[in-house]
This record gives sequence, structure tokens and C-alpha cells, in this order.
Amino acid sequence: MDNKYTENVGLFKALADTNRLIIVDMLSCGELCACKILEKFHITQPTLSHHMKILCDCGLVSGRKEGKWTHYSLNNDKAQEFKNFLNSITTDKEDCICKEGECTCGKG
Amino acid sequence: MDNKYTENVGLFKALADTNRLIIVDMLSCGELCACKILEKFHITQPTLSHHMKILCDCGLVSGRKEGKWTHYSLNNDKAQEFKNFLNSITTDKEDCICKEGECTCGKG
DNA sequence: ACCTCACATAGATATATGTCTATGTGTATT
DNA sequence: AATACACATAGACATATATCTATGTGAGGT
Repeated sequence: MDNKYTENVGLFKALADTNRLIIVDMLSCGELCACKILEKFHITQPTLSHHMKILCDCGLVSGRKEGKWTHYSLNNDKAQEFKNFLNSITTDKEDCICKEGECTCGKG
Repeated sequence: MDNKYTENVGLFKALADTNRLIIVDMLSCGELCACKILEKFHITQPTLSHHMKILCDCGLVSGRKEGKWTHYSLNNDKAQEFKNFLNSITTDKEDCICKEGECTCGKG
């Protein structure tokens, strides 16, 4: 039941960092090499590697190895799922948990 | 330029917690009293107060005091702005930072 | 074989975060 | 005014996170 929250909270955590938001934005148009991404930031290579791991672990980004290089790309299906989830929790709906009872504050 | 990232990262941080995701979901259908929200969780009242402060500080939720009670509601405009931002960084576009240069890995 | 390059992993450290208990503040009730 | 209630604030503490330096790994080039 509550699985949808725990399934998606990892994506919010992954995006809860300015550098990673920029990386996702960079990948939104297509594949990029790690070295190209690194050029945009004032962070070290291991720090970028750490960020890419977080983005890959949550499923939002995929890495493709080609010789010495790793090319990263956005997983569009996962991004869409995530946007659907965000929309679901910010939109009125019939089966919401809040519908289970009215607030009786100040009515007694 | 990069302000849009720093402006929105606070919202991702605010939603990077399972309890707060559930709270937002609960508020998506309308206003709820803090005491009503608290009933759904196994956390103490100060912990809920802490979470509500984070949700309010990022602009996603508003609090309305009425006597002893505080009623919280989702700020739909802010939620829409946030969804627009998420969509913008996960969708191909003309003015993306990634368009500034091609990756030349393995082509030299 | 050796070296270089691109990236990952390990470990350290400082800061941020989620939770608690204890206490403060403001409102209503008696 | 004294008390009870709803919520906020303060401070403590354990865990998580972002960053670094140092090192490992695996592929290509000489």
C-alpha cells in the first residue's frame, strides 16, 4: 500500500542536490560522456562518480560502457513514472487516504 | 541562470522523506488539521511540527491558524510550478546546457 | 610488458537531517 | 486566574550525505 511512497522517495533524494539536478537537465537531450559532464562542474572526478551512482541506483539514469568511457543517459520511462507519481500525490483523487475521515477539530 | 536549480532543489529536499510524501498526498484533496495528520503516523507531535515547517518553508504547503488548531493545505500553484520544472529538466529542449558542445570521446 | 587514461571504490571528515524529550506560547474553558 | 489543549521551539543524538584524497580496475596505446 505505502510501497509507492518508499519506491519513489529514492528519486526525490536523488534529485535533492543541485549538481544532480543539473546533470539530469544535461542528460535530458541525450547521452553524455562522464568526462563531458565533469567539465561543467567544480567537483572532483570521484565526486561526480558518486553522484552518477546515486542517479543510476534510483533508476533515473543508465550508464553504457564503451571502451574506456562511460556514456550516461536519462531513462525516460522512469522519469515519466516519477512524474506520474508526483502528479498523483499533488492531485485530488477518489481513493486518497485523507478521504478516510473528516477533521472534527473545533466541531465538538 | 542556474537559479532555477537552487530555487527548486528545496522542494526535492522537502519531498525526500516518506512521511512528507504521505503528508502531501493527504493534503492533495484539501485542508487538514495537524492533529488529523498526526493520527496517521507513529511519530511524536514535535516531529510532525518539524516536517510541516519544512513543507511550509519550501512553499509547497500553507498553514492557517484557527483558534488552537492549525489547518494545512497544499499550495497548488507552487505544486504546478514544481511539476513544470521537473518536466523541463527531463524533456529535450532547444536551450539546454548540453547543446553547448558535442562529446568528442573516442573521436580523436 | 609497460604506461596512460577514464572511471570506480575505500576511507575520512564536516555538515545536514530525522527523531526524540523537555519546554515555551498562545487559545479556550471553567 | 488557573488549567488544559494544540502546536512550536530548543537542544541532544544517531544516522545520512557531499566532498575530498588515495588507490584500485580495466581498456588502449607504445
